[in-house]
Amino acid sequence: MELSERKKQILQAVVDDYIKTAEPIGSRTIVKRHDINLSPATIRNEMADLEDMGFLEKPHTSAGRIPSKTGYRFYVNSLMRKSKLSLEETEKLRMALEERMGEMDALIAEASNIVSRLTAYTVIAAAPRAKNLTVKSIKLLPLGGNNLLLSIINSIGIVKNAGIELSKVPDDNFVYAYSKLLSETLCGKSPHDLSEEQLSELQRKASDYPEFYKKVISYLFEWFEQSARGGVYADGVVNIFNHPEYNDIERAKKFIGFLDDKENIMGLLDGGGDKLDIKIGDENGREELADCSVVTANYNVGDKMQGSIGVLGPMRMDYSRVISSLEVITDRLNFLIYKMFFE
Amino acid sequence: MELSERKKQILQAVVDDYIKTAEPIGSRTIVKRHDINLSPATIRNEMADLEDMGFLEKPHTSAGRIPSKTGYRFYVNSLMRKSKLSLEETEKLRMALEERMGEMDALIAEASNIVSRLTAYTVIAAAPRAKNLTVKSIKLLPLGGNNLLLSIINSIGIVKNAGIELSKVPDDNFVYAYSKLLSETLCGKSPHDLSEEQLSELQRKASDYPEFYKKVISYLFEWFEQSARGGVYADGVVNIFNHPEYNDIERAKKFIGFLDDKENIMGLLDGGGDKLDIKIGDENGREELADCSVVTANYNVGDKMQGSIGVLGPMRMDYSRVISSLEVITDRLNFLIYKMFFE
DNA sequence: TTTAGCACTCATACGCTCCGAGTGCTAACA
DNA sequence: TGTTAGCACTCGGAGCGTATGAGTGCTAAA
Repeated sequence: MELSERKKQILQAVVDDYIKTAEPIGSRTIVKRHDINLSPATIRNEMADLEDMGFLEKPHTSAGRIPSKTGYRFYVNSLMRKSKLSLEETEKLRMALEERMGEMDALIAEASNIVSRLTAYTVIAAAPRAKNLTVKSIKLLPLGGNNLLLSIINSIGIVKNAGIELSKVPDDNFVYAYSKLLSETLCGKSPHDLSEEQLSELQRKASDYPEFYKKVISYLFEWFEQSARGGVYADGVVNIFNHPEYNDIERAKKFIGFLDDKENIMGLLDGGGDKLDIKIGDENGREELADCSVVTANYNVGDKMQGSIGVLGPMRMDYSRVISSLEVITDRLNFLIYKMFFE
Repeated sequence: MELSERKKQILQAVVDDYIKTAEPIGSRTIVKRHDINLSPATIRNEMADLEDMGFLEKPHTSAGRIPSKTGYRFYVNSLMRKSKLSLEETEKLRMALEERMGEMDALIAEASNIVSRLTAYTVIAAAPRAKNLTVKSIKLLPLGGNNLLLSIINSIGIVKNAGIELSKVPDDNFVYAYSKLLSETLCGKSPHDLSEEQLSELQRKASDYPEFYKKVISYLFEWFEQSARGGVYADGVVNIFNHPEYNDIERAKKFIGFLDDKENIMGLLDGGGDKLDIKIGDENGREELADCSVVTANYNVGDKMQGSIGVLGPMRMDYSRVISSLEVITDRLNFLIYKMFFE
């Protein structure tokens, strides 16, 4: 599927204009706005081709064209000119961020806020959370009475001691033995790495004490979940109203409703690979966000933890500006967090 | 301003119905829905009186009546029947909350979530923050090179050590002397309690080292601000769309925009006195929320810290249900947090 | 004091027409 | 063969007048 130079030029014109105006682009508009030495009729022919090829679509017969999902994708992959933030903007960003040094939460909240003001879209972010968290040490201690102490240390050194109350506590020898078993099975692994067999082995060994098994294991899983996930932020939610496609209450409602659930935000941010990730339209896999695009980027704390920040906006978002904003901010976050931790 | 029994009855009917339907209530509707042995015409006369007295108003000539701000206020103060959550509801609430024990953030997030589902309004909450935080100890230590260590302990025992880098560090003797001065001036007080004179005295004494003065003092203030304010939560933001008065994009935008700024949320929650507080309409003092009501309640952690939770909804909110939900949840939070800290 | 009756008001929904931007197609042109 | 002008056609949206119905205030009778 090769596009002629001229077709590329026209596609680019349509996407650029549509990003700015949110109105379908007609053939005459293109001739007027970009200096192309062709008549509207020719543009029309080319646009009809582009439509056949799947890059453009018509909202209805007598309107102009708008980019299709494939169109945006092609634009992002091959056509887009990278924009750079102005010197003044980067300088401001640096200073604002620097002021929040020292407190991780505040730093990330500020970063979200900066990006949301810079791009005028909604920003979501997740505080650094452990990558590949494993158990370093796990111990069970009978505390006397109906109580047990479960003590876990994870690979980044966070210690958790939890008192567990049971209606019937196994005898001390069993507890010690089971503690050893847990330690052997789990050390160096995350609870989620356990195989079916290992789990049922653990259950079998404790078959005389089902309540004991249930509480210990569920606590273990729960705490790993918990400590693996940091806070979640959203900023500039109101920005969604600046885009005419969201003047529709129903859509706005879906959007806000989605963001109301922190799990959803986490899910969106979790997706991406190691660096910048662009999901156009339904590529994000959420029915509620089918006409949104999501650009996410990650930043790191050492090599053990990773945080994410992402921009959420209409499909016709200004990808180029969003991308460069995210690049600058994650650079800066990497730098500042490194300083915070290792200096 | 005494209301006859009959007027009270009619006012109550209007408020009750309007809370449910969000439609102006006409005289016939009242006769139909509440068994009152009067004709619509009589009701009309009474309603005209109530309007003259300021309890009701008309959106336009040929519509029914809706309660005015004063009408709601009277309703809340004298007419409202307290509702109770069902046994089943309280039981569920207890269980859900119990599961989040152990982590303050999760506990409060869960509480917000519960209330927002219970009432179908937007809920805002603030994690416990110190009441009347003061300085217990403050010390300055020269670290050699261009560095100083500022060490503060506040009245609830949180310690903060901050390295301060200066382009020119005063000599050690000065630092020790100034450290003593700071300690004498500040101990037992919050930085905000300092009088103008005390501040300028501090500044005068350090007049040879303006950078030193500025950094130390601003750090001190900043940290006190920071440690005095916990996280802020919002849940059920999407609920605002369930109320027909917010089918207007402009209003929804104002509402969401307001919630986008955590300072705003904090401000709303800060207002109330010691227990339950009801602000109807513009009583909350925010132009953006002039047609909203806010009900806030506080919960305590010992006697040193206080958190708040509040419900934000249209003026015609179901006050009775909101109040009882908040009562139950703050009771429960008080209990659980006490357990968390002191058991 | 209460009620029935009646004229009046006004927001809303509906149907109608008009307008303009944009298209596709055809035929002429370079 | 690629480009352009011309033209008929489509369709969404704005503007407008009318009908509808819920609700009111007033008056006069019960």
